[in-house]
Amino acid sequence: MSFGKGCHLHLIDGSAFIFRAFHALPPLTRKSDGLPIGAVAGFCNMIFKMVEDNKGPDAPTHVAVVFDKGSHTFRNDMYDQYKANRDEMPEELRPQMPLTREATRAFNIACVEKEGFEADDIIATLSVQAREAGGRVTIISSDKDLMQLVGGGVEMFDAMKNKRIDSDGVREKFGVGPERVVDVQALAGDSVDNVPGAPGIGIKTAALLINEYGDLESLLDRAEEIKQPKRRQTLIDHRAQIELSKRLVQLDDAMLLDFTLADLEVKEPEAEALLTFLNEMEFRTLTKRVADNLGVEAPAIADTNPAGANPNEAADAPVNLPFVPEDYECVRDADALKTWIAKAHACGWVAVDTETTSLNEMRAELVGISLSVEPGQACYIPLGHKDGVDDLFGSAAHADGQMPMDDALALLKPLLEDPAVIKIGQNMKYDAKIFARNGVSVAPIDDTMLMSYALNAGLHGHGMDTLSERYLEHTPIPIKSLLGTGKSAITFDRVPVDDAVKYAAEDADITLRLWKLFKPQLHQKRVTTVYETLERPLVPVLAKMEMTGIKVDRDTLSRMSNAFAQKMAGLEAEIHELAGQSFNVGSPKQLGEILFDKMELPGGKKGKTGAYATGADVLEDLASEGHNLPARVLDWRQLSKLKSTYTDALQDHINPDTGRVHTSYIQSGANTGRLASTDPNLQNIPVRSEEGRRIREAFVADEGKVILSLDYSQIELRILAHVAGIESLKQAFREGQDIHALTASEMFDVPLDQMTPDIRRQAKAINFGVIYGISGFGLARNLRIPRKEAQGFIDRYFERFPGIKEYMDDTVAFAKEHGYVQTLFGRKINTPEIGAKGPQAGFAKRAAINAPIQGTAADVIRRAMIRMPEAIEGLPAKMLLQVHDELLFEVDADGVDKTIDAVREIMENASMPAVKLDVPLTVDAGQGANWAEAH
DNA sequence: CCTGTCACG
DNA sequence: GACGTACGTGACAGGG
Repeated sequence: MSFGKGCHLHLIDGSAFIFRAFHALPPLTRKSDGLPIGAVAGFCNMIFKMVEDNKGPDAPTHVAVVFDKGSHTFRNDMYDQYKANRDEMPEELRPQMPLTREATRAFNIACVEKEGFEADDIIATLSVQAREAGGRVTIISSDKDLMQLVGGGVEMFDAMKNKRIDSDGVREKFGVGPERVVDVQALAGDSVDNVPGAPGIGIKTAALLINEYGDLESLLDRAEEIKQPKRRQTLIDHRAQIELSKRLVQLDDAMLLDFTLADLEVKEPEAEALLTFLNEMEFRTLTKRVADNLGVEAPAIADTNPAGANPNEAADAPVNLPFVPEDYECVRDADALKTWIAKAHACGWVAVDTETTSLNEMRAELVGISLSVEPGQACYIPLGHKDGVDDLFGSAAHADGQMPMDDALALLKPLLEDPAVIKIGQNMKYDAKIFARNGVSVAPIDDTMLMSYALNAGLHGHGMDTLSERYLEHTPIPIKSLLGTGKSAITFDRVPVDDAVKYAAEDADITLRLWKLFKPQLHQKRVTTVYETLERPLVPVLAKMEMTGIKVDRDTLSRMSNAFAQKMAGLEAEIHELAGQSFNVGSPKQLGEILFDKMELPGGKKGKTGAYATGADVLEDLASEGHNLPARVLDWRQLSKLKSTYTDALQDHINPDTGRVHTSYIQSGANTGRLASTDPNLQNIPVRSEEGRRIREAFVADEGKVILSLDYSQIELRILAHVAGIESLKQAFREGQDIHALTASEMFDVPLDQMTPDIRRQAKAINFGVIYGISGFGLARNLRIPRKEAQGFIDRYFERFPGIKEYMDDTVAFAKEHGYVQTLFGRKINTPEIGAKGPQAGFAKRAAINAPIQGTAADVIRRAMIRMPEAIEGLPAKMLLQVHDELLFEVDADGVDKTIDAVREIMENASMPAVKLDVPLTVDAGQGANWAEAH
C-alpha cells in the first residue's frame, strides 16, 4: 500500500528505547551462556507494548523503528566537540545492539538506520515525506530535539509518561512554537549533546528573545538593540557559536533514503520467526505472552545448561550450599582442564584464583590456578608444586602429577582473554598481574572485593575471609594452616597438592558464591555505575602502573642513609649528655621517664597505658620553653623516621630484575574512595621539610626521560565551594584568585592589598579545617592559639559563609537519615557510627562531612586515570604514580609538552560529562630529572 | 599484636 | 557541665 491521505506513520526512536531499557533494568544475562540481555529484553517488551497499545481505531498503517548508526556523523565534521562529553557505551550493552535490530525484524517491523546519520535525521526526513503525502505521523520519543518536527499532522508520543505532545506541548516546553524550536535551542545550547549555544542564556531567556525579535536571524542582526548590556554583548560576541549551534540542532529532513514510505507498511508478525527469536533469547514470559497473543503454542525454552544458575535469580543463588572440600577436583591433565574450560565457555563466567610463591606480585611465581563456575564445584590445577626435601641449594624436585605450566596456560589463555566470558576474582588485580607476567591478559573481569567496596564501604573490610564469614557464614581454611607462620613459614609451592586443592579450590568457590550474591545487589543499592565506571575499569590501569614501577637510585638513598646515621649518632651523644645518662632515644617510654621523672620537666601527662605522652606537640612545647633535650629529640626523630622508613627501607624495595620500585595500590583501602599505597607506601614520601624533600631526588627518570608531575590545585576546596554552593568562593576560583587570602579578607575585613602572610596563614588553616569538619579545639591546636579565639574565628567564618554551615548540617542530617553519605558521582560511604552517643559522635560527624568532599576529589582523579591510557596512547609517556591529587609520569624528553597538554586536558575535564562543576578544576605541571624537581 | 609516632594528601 | 575532638591513610620501632 502506498502512503497517502488517511495513512498514519509511527516512527519509533529505537536508540532511546534501548538506553532506557538498559538503565531501567537489572543486568539480566541469558541463562545458557551468560550473554548480557537486559536491554534486549526491555526493548522487546516495549515494542510488544507499542504494538498491543496501537490496535485501536487510530492504529498506524505504517511503522518503522529508527536507530542511530556509527558514532561519527556530519555534525562532528561541523564541530568536533559534538557529543564529545558522552561516555563510552557500557561494555554490557555493546553486544546487545545488533540483537535489538534482529528483534525489530523479528516483530516484522521495518528497521531503519543509515551510516553517518542520527536516528533523528531519518525521523525528520520520513516525517516531512509523510506530511507532504498528506498523512499523519506519530513520533514515539521524548527527545526534545525532535520537537522541531511537530505540527502539520506530526505529533510526538512520550511512551514513558504516556502523553501526546502537539504544538501546544512544544510551546509549553520551549516557550515558542515548533518552527522556532531550533532558534531557542541554538541560543540555549544543550549540555547533553555538548551544543555550546550562548553562554548564560537558557531556554527561558532564549524564548523571550525569539518571541520579541521573531526569529534567530533577526535577533542576531538587531542584537545591538537589546537593552540588557550583558545579554547584548553575549549575543554579539558569540554570534558564530550560536549560528553553529543552530546548524547542529537543525535536523536534516531531506536525506536520501533507499526505501519509500510504502515499504514501511504495517505487517503482521510471522509467528514462527518471532517466537524462534524470543526463544533463543530465553525470554520465558514474553515468549508465552506473544504466543498467547498469536494464538499458537509457546515453544519450550531450550535449556542448554540445566545445571547452570542465573546469578540474577535469587532463588538460584545457593549461597547456603554447604562447602564440601572433597568435592573439589584436582586437574592433572589436558583433558580434565578442557572439560572445565568448556564449562566456563558454556555459562559465560568463571571464578579464577591463582596461588603463588609470594605476596609480592612482581616477584611471585605461579604455583597453581583454581576455577569455579558453579557454587560447590571447583577445581585446582597444580602447576609448580615441589616435592620432597631440599637439596643443598634449597631446591626440591618438581612434584609428580602436574601438567606442564606452559600447556595449561596455552589452554587457558583463550578462555581468560575471551570477551564473552567474564573472569571473576577476589582482588583480581593480583591475579591479573600474575597472568600478565605469564603472557595472558585477563579480560573482561569482575571483582568481588570491589563489588563489596562499592556496596558496603564503611561497614566492614572487603577481604575474602571477612566476606565469606559475613555473607556465606563460612570460615575459609586459613592460609597459615598450610604455610605456618614466622621464620618456619613455607611458600605455597611446598604445600602438598592434596592440601592445596582443598584450600585453593575453596577460594574460587567462595569468590563465585560472593559474585552471585553481590551482582544483583549492585543494582538494588544503585551502585552499578560506581562499580562499572569508578572501580572495575581502574583495575587494569593500576595493574599497569604497578608493573611499570618507578626508577629509584640506590646510591642516592644509600648516601643519605649514611649522612643521617652520622647526624643521629651526634644527636644521640648530645641527648645522653643532656640527660646525664644513656638511654634509648627511640623509646617513648624511656624518654618520658627521663623528661618527666628524672628531669622533672612540667607538662608530663600519662595516657591510657600509663606512659607519658612524648609526641611532637609535647616536645615542641618544652622546646619553646628553652629546654634543649626535647628539641634535640625532635631533630633525632625526624632523621630516624627519614632513615628507617625511607632511605633504608626503599632500597629493599628496589626490584632486582627491573631496578625499579613497584608499589601496590589498594583500591578498596580507604572508605572515601581514595587509593592507598603499600609495599612501599609511595603516597607519603616526604615533601614538607627541606631535608625530607631531598629523598624525592632518588626517584629519577630513566636516561633520556623526564619525570612529569601534574596535580590538581585546591581540588577539595573547589569541590566544597561547588557542593555548598558558595557563590563568592566559586567566583574567586573562576577568577583565579588566591582563595586563602580572599577568605582572610572576608573574615578579618582586611583589604586584599593589605594582606599579611600571618592573616592568610590563619585563614588557610580555617579553610582546611572546614573540609575536615572544623572544631574549635582542632583549630586551636593547629594554630596554637587559645581555644576561645579559635572558636571566634569559626563563628565569624560561618557568619561570612553561612552556606558552609548549612552544607555541614545538611550532610550530617542526611547521614543520620540514610546511614550513608554520597559523592557527586554516587559513591556511597556508610556512616554506621553517626547515631552513636558519646565521643564517637563527633568523629562520625566530621567523617561524614569530610567524606563527600574527599571522596568526590578521589572520584575525579580516578576518572582521569581511567581515561589516561587512551589519552596518552602514542605518546612516549607512562603513568607511574598517584598521590591523591597528583599524577606522576615518565616521558621521553621530546614528548614532554604534548604529554602535559594531553594529561592536563583529561584531568581538568575529568568530572565531565557526569558532573558539571560550577568551578573550574586547574592542574599545575612540573618536570625534571627527578621527583623533587618535578613537584 | 598493640601502641605511639610521624610521613603524606 | 564535662569530655575529648580536626579528615583520610601506611610504616616503623618498642614493648609486652
